[in-house]
Amino acid sequence: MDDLVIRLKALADPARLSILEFLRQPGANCCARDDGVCACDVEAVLGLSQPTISHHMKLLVQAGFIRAEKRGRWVFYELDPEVFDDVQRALDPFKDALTPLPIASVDRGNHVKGGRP
Amino acid sequence: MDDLVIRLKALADPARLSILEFLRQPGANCCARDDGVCACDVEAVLGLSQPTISHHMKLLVQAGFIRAEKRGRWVFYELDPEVFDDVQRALDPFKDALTPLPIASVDRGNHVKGGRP
DNA sequence: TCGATAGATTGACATTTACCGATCTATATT
DNA sequence: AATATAGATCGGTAAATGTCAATCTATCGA
Repeated sequence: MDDLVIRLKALADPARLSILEFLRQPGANCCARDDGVCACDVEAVLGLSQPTISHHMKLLVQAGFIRAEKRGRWVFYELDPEVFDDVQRALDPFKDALTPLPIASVDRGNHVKGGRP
Repeated sequence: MDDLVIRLKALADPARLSILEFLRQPGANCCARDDGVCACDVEAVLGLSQPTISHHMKLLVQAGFIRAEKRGRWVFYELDPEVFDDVQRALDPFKDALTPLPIASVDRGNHVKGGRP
């Protein structure tokens, strides 16, 4: 599957958006500290089971939104801003696209069946 | 569900991305004309059934990425650049977020069980 | 070395989603 | 009015997805 689709799918989930938001501002939560966020922190905040969190983290890592670093028994995560920028840029072309609907349309009869109104 | 999630879900599908791309540059395809793109055009390009196209168009309209205008028997579509910008802006906060992983970490014992490595 | 713990993996289940055929609705043409 | 067509809706199916309990793996501490 296309990289962009993988990334958009990774973003298109409430739990994963919450995870990213938490990784962005871990200080706003009780269990977070300034030396990184481990999976157990995410688990405590999200209120989902450990396997579910592990699953979500895996998708986010695969999509490239976060990096994982194992330290002893723990895995610490951090955002990777780069890929967010990639997704943003992928949407750029749609912003200046002008496919205006004209006031009146003319039938040029390109269709095999039926005519234009 | 959250608006952002609805929009990201709408984007996170190959068929719908193709539809948006086609709406952006309909001139690149044989059946498109400069006075708009109708659902039958999309159907011909995507190679999916009419109900499936109708389904995708509905999701894209609901998400706000495209506008639909009925003209006679046809429904014409055009991109709505606004919402793409909204999605882009939603990702902005993640780009300047710095959650650095320090070289060395210190155990401050916030966890009930276990110590930090 | 042994017990405890963080996280990954597996298997199962429920929900969602993409897709199609059949049908319905609205509109245009004759 | 009758026929044809564009698109929406309905019903069903197969695949993908989110979730959890149970288990496995690796690492730490005693």
